[in-house]
Amino acid sequence: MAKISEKDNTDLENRYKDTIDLPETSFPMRGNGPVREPEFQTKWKEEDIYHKGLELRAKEGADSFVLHDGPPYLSSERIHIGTALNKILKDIIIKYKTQRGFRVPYIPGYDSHGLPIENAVVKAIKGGRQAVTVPELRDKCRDFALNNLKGQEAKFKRLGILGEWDKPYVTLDPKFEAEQIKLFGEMAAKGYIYRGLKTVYWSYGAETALADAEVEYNDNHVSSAIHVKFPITELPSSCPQELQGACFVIWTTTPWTIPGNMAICLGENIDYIVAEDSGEKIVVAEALLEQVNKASEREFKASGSSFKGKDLKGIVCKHPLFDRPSPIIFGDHVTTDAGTGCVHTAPGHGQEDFMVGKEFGLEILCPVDGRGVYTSEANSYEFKSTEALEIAKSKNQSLEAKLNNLEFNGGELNFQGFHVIKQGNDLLISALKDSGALLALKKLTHSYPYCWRSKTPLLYRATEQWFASVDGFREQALTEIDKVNWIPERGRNRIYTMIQDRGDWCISRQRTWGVPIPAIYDMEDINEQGNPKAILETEIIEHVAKIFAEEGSSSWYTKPIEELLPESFKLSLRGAKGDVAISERFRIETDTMDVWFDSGSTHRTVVEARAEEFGAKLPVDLYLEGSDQHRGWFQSSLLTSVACNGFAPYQSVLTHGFVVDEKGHKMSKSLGNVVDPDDVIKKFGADILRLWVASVDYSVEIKVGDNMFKQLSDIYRNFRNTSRYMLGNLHGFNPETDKVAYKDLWSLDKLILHRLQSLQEKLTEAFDNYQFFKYYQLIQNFCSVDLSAFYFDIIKDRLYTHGTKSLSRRAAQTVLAELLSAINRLLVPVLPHLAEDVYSHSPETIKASYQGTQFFMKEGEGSILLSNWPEVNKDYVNGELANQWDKILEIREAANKEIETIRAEKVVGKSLEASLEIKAPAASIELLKSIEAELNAVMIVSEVNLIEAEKLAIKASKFDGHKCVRCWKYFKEVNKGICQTCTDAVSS
RNA sequence: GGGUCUUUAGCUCAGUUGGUUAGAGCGCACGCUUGAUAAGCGUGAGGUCCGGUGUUCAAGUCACCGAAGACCCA
Repeated sequence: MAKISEKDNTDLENRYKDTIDLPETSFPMRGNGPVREPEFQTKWKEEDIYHKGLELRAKEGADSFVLHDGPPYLSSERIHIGTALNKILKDIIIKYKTQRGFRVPYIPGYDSHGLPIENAVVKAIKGGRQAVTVPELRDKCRDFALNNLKGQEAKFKRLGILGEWDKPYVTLDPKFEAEQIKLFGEMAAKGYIYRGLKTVYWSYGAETALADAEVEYNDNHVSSAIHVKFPITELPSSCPQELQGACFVIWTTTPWTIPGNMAICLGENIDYIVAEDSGEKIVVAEALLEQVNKASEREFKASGSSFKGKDLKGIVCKHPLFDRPSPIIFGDHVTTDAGTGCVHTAPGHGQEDFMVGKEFGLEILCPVDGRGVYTSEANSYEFKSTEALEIAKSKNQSLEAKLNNLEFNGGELNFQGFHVIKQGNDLLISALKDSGALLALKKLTHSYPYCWRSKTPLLYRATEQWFASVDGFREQALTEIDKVNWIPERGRNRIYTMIQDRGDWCISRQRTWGVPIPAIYDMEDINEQGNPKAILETEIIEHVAKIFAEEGSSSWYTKPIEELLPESFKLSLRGAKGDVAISERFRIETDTMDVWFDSGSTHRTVVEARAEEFGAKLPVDLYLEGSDQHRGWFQSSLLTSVACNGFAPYQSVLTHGFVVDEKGHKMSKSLGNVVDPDDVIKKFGADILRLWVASVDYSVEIKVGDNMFKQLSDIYRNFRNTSRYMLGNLHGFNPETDKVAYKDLWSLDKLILHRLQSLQEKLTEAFDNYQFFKYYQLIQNFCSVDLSAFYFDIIKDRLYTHGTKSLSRRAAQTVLAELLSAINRLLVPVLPHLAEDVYSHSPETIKASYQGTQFFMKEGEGSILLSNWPEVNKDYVNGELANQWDKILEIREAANKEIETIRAEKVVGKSLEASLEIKAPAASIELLKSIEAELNAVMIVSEVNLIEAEKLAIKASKFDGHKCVRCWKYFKEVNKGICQTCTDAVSS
């Protein structure tokens, strides 16, 4: 046969072009998520897919799976990338569990009360807090919160999350508030709520006590560290008499607390020593004498031997400024790490001081008010000269202004009215200098607690607060912790030790924007401290709850107290004291509850209160939040639940780490490394953000950055093109009539069906264990390696050239239909928009073949989100076949290398131009012969010669023959330019 | 300062009870293809397993010390 010229060849090719079956689909190659995702979301909303899903499962009598949403705080209308991660994780689980046949309600929640919102609102009020009434301020806070809710809701919806968006839970909801105070009442009735004097962190900037969680530490705080001498005034005969005339030296970094000094605390087993310099005698811990000398630039020399702290019992010193005793006491918290071993003890200004003060019966003096200003109890000091004061004035303008204002020029000065931080430190230092008690003064940079909102240093203040007594149910809580499945396991230890070591829970806040503590005070019943008696009674709370449920908790501040009290209570008063003027005798508590109590009560206020919707009882299946919530929501929820119900509100708790930048550093505005989920969505779409969530191991820190999104986009495109290939080649395929029986499939086809089952099995396991990154790795590998680079590449020949209705083409399509149906559904939890896109472009005949329940499969309706998770088809599992193929694929890989060699030598271009000679041991040859009919296709070459040999040796060469212009394979002979198979295909 | 944890290729992840030459996908480089075409295929190059010391015949894996980072606490 004569050689066919290039031109003739092209002509022939064009003639046969119409006879091949090329892919055909309207499914776009590019996702264009930023634009198209909202369209799918609109469809989901219009068709109410969320409720349809619930109905569907309800009809099936399905079990519920309840993931109870932790409420994000409504401080902003924007969301943080960490919040996006959290919500996406939840949604992935919800979508997966729904597919697995559970009824999965999702009620999103919002945390609306508290200091940050109140501060933000006050900041925006002209004239500040004083310019508005309490109800006005609360209304503004409410508006602010609800406005942010709208913003956050839109962001969450844009992530592709389905849920009860029209009926979320919000902590400011009147019914929520009513349930919350009832829960509080229940705890009170059980005796877990008490009012007590305690030192709490106090922010003078925000004028409130702070929860531990609200405290920040500033590592660069500069303090004036002072050494102060306390002269001994009483020395019992049982003590070493060499102490006669000596001074104890204390060290403190908070000079302003000196007016609160009530004692000096020593360690019983610490060694103390008397040291002398220029006739001056001091007592300090032996181990710290050198440091004292260094700080004071003196040379105190130890005189005599040391003695234990316990030998100094009974000694009394004099306060360095006031005519007041400061006795020696003892505590375990005293160390010789720093200071002098003699601890300045102001029970009104420190946690340990408070404890030890109570133990030794000291007065809990706290001469500082809420603004951080000394009260009248702070005492006065008579300056001997103005010298020290002048120095202080020159360094502290605020102090100077204050003193000038007082027109103080020496003599007695009352500390009342001075701000402890702004003026007190310098004022006290000057007074101590003046009295001669100051031994040393140094600047010290160290870590110091700060207020998270007002960024001011915190004080310790002894105040009256409401507490939940954790002691009352600690053991029960610890027992319950061990019944919970903590994921990862270390979460158990984290919360266990926290609960074990924590103190009582201070639940009162001196703020306006929160749920009021429903207590009242009897102004005619005054206690020892001069405070009116607090009344906390179930009947009052029940009554108030009814009012709150109807009118919201602001009614606490707007209604006259008569209306807040139930008739029964008023009647009981009448019985005792006759008719009384209630409004004169009683006052409402103005403190609000810690917001952690709000969110910590959602098991009652949401899960139980909306039990019908959830269709499940406590404990719920899952709580899922960031690891910081071990101290926050997990804990507050556990405490209230154990206190009232006796068990934990959750069966499982899943925690994720924090999102950090690509280098592993935390995000901050100042570093400029903040990733805004909005930007990601605008640039890449929500599916890419979701894919990011699925791709990382969220149990530790989670990195995020542009490089990652670029990579994720590549993977996404791979999924998309894989789907597009399947859709294109299933054009015109109707499983009902065209499906090929398993026995008639090619061996290769069976292999892929087997691998698909194996993939499904692994993905199911990954999801059941919440290990989404495994899903990401596995499905990516499958699409890229098994399908794109292998199966799809091989079956092109069959699909395009074997004839539309040929058995071999139908066999490949049968497998493609299985693959599409499965992969489409496997994409749902992570990439719902892509999955919906694929589904909406699927031929109706294919859609109908999907497993699962589609009760609205009418044209243009229905959603892939309502499909079932693909089940493993045991008929497709064929381990033996898979093992055989493993060996075949090893040979294929070796063959590819040989072809690459001759390709590099420009002998061949595409592999179809090549012929393979495979020499291999008998077993391998037998194996290859078992698939002889498909061997050329599998290797994507035009000829394979098998030769038995001892060792594997493959040779690739150019096939010497003619190219079939239709199927592009090479043959010894072609007829009219095409091969025999093509001739048959064309004729049929 | 204390508690809990992390650190393996440019990125995301694997690496069984310590056991040959530490794997995968993506990305990258080079080539092929132009019948998945703003696609697809092949081949290849990438690693002081955070550092140090030790235990051991043998350490990415075990122990100790340290570094960097994260969360929580003080």
